[in-house]
Amino acid sequence: MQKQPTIKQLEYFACLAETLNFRQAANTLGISQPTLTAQIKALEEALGIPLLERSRSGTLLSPEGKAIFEQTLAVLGSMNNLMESATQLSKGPATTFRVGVPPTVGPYLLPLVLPELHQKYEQLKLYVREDVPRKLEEGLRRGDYDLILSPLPLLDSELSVMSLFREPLKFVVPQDHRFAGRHDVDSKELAGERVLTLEEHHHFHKEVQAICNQIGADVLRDFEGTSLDTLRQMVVMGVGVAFLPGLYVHTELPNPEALHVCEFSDMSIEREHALVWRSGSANRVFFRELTVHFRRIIKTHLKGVVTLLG
Amino acid sequence: MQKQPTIKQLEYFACLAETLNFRQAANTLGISQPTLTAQIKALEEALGIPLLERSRSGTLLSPEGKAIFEQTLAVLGSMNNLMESATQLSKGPATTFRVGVPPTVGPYLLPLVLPELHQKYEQLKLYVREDVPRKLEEGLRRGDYDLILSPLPLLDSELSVMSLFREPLKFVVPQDHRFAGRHDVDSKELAGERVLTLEEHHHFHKEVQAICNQIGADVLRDFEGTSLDTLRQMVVMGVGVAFLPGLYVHTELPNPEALHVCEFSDMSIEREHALVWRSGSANRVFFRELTVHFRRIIKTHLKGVVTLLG
DNA sequence: TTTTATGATAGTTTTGAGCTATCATTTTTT
DNA sequence: AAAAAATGATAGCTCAAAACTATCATAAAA
Repeated sequence: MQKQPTIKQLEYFACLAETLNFRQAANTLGISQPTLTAQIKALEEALGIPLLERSRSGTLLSPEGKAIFEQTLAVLGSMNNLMESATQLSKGPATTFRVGVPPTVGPYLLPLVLPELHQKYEQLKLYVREDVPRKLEEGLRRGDYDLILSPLPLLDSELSVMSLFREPLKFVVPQDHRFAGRHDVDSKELAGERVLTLEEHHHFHKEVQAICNQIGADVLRDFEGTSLDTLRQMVVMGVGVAFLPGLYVHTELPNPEALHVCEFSDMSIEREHALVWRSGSANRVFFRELTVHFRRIIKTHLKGVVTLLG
Repeated sequence: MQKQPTIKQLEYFACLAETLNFRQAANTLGISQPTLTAQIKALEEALGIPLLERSRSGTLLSPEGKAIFEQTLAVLGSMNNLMESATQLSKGPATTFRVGVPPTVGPYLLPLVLPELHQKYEQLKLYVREDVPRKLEEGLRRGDYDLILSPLPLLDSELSVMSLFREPLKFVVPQDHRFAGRHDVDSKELAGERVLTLEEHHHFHKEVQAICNQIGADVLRDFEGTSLDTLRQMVVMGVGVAFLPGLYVHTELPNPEALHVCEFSDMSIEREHALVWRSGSANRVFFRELTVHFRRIIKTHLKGVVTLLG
C-alpha cells in the first residue's frame, strides 16, 4: 500500500503550485529550498505520480498535478474548518475574519457596508484583502480567506454561495466621442469600437471580452490598465472607450465631466456578485446573518444602482 | 497561532473515538498504547480543547470531541479522495471497491445483482462488508468504504446519494396467531401486540420502533435477535410477531409454512434504500453508471416486490 | 482480597523533517 | 561571447518528535 501524504506536504505543494518556483515557494513557506524539494519528491513518491514537470528553466504543473491540486485545496479547506471549529469551541465565536474582495468591487461597495457592520457588531473585525476572483476562490477553498465577495458563477460545490446583487456594466466614452451626449446606444453601433479593459488576469477582463465578442467590438490589448481609475483616465485621454462597473460609476463619477456615460437600448449587460464561504465552516451561521445585513444595506444605499437578489 | 494537527493524529483520534479504549485502538492502529496517548494529547494541545473525558473506568468523547470527530471524518474523507485520484491517475480506473451493506438488505439484494455486474465488468472486484448503517455512513465518510448501500435519510451533505427503491415491511405472525389466514390487517388491530426486532444498534430496530409507536404495539425488548433468520425462528416459536423486510420475505420465505404474512389495509410501511458515495470521489462517474445497472437489475428481478425509484 | 484492565509516565531508540554547502544547467545580462 | 544570476538537485549533518519497552497507579471484576 502506498504511504499517506502529510498535511505539510500538501501545504507545500499548494504553495509551490501557485508560484511554480521552488526557491520562492520555500521562501514564503519559511523553509529552505532543499527541504521543499525533498518533501515534494516524497509527496510524488507517496502518490505514485509526478506532480510537476521540472526543468531548470521554470517548473510547470503536470496534468496529474492539476487534478491533485484541486483535491489538495479540498483537504486543506476541511482541515481549516476543523481548526476553525476547535477555535470556536475553545474561545467562543470568532470575531475577526479574513475577507477577500475583487479590486473592481471592494473599494466601491465596502465603504458603504463596513461602517454599519462595525456599529452593529462592536467586536467584529474584518481583515480585508484584495485579489482577483480566481485567487479569491482558491484562497477560500484552501483556508486563506474565511469569506469572499466574488462574481458568479463559481465552479466548486464545497462552497456556500449567497447572491447579493446584479450590477450593470456602464458604457463610457470621451466627451469628444461620436456617442457623447446620447443617452441610448444600440449595441450594433459599437462594431469596430476600440474597447479598453483591465489586465488579462482580472476577471473583469474576461467579462468585457465576452461582451465585445458578442457585439463585435475590438478589445484593445495594447493598453490594458491595472485599476479602474487608470482605465478611466485612458478613456478621458481618448485612447478608446470602456465598460465600467455601475457601482464604480455611481461612486466615483456621480457627475462625470470629462466622460460621457451611455445606456444600452437593446440589451442589459450585467454581472452578479455573491458572498461565499466554505460549506463546512464553523462560522456559517454568522455568515448567513452577515449576508442579510449586506442585502439590507445595499437595498438602502444602492437602490436603482444595482438589482438586489435573494 | 496554534499548531496544525497532523493527519496521523486525526486518524488515531477517529479510531479512538470509535473504540473509546486506548489499548484496543492502539492495537488496531498497529502502534503502542503510550504512543497513542501521546499523540492524542498532542492533538488536544494543538486544538486547544479536550477531546475525551478520560478516566480509568472507560473513556468518553467530550461534547467538543464529538464536534471535532465530525470534522475529522471530513478531513480524512477528502484525503481519501485525493489518494483515490492519485491511484486512478497512476494505475487507471480502480477495479476493486470496498462496498458496505446493511445486514438486513445486503444478503437478499446482492445475490441478484452481483452476478450480472460480474458479467458486465469482468475486471470489477467488490469487497463487500456488512455493518449497521450508522457505521457504514461513518466509514464511507472516513474512507473505509468507497460505496455503501444505505437506508435513507442520511445527514451529511458531502455525500452523493442516489435512491434505488422503496421496500415494504411485511407483518409476520405464527401459524397459530389470531391473524393467521387473514390477508389484510388494520393497523389499529395491532395495539398491544408483542413485536420482536433486531438488537438496538441495528437501524432496522429504530424503524420498527417508530412503526410500533405509531400503531400502539409494544416492542419486546427482552428477546432482540441478531439476524433476520433468528428473528424469524422466534416468531415461529410463538414468542411474538415481527416486521420483516419485503426483500427478505421474497427471498427466504417464498412459500412460508410455519409463518403467515399479512398486508396492512390502511397504511403502507416502507423504507427507502440508496447507493451512496463521497461527493468528491474519483470514481463518481463509474458509481453513477453502477447505479443505473442496479436499477435495471432490480427492475427485472424485483418487480412487484419493491418500488423502483430514480 | 486478588486479579485484571485501563490510561499515564519515564526513559530510550529511530525516523524523518529540517538545515548548510555545493553542483550542474539554463537564462539573463553585460 | 563571456560573465553573472537563477534554478532545482544532491550530499551530509542536526535535532525534534514519533515510535518503542517497561512500569505505575487506580478502578472494575472476580
